[in-house]
Amino acid sequence: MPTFTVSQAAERTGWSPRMLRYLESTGLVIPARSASGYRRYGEHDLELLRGLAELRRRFDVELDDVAFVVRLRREPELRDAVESWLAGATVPAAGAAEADWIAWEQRKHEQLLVA
Amino acid sequence: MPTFTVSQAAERTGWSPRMLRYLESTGLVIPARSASGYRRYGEHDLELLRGLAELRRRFDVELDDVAFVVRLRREPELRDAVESWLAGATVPAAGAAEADWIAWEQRKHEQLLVA
DNA sequence: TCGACCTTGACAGAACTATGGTAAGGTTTG
DNA sequence: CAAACCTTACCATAGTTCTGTCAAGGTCGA
Repeated sequence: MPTFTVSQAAERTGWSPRMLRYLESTGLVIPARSASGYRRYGEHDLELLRGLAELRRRFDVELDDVAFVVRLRREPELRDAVESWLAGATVPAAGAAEADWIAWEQRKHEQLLVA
Repeated sequence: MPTFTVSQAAERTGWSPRMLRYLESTGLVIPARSASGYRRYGEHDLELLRGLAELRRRFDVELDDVAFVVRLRREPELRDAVESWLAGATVPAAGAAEADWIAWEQRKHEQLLVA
């Protein structure tokens, strides 16, 4: 299986060599190392790197965000805590309590018209 | 059911009023509104706020991180994309490819001793 | 009606992210 | 052996997050 140096991986993924080192430091994509310490990116790493770029492009996702999901995967205790918090944070989805909010919005609107 | 103003909610949760407004702006905890536009925090909101503070305290989680998980919940397309990326990002967990990494670390260590 | 709340909006600063550069030195390869 | 890589470790900068404070004005309760 062929492997690639940091510059070769950069060429093939659109990231800069600098960013590949940064991504490693954040724990997102960690290449293997040669015996002398050179980074060796495999095809799988290249796929990860391309996917990461794609996520940012299509969804405007921060590296930080992805890093956190990775962290959730690695820390089950944290994942449980977040999940149980989420369970309480029900998406509002047009409930009944919206009644006076609407009244307020209407008022605001009227005031805008007055101003 | 009793509700609380922003200051009362702040007292009861340890957040500052300023932060409660900020949290609303990020979409994390959105209180109801009175007819005149005042924020009305219910017991449920207080629980969310306390839970959020707890997450930060215990796990050193950023608000951003939680906001992203909420976003995942709301955007299934994004969640699928992230999840399929994650599926490729297997946790390394002491695999066989570590062999020459270890060799490199040892070398590094020897060199430190030499220096 | 008056004081103590509330609203939004703005400015501000410390800390961090994302990205680039540069420097000093080791490795690979023709 | 020399050129072209690689390594780590810094410095720098634009943008964002988090948090406070202040100002101008609306609301509420005694």
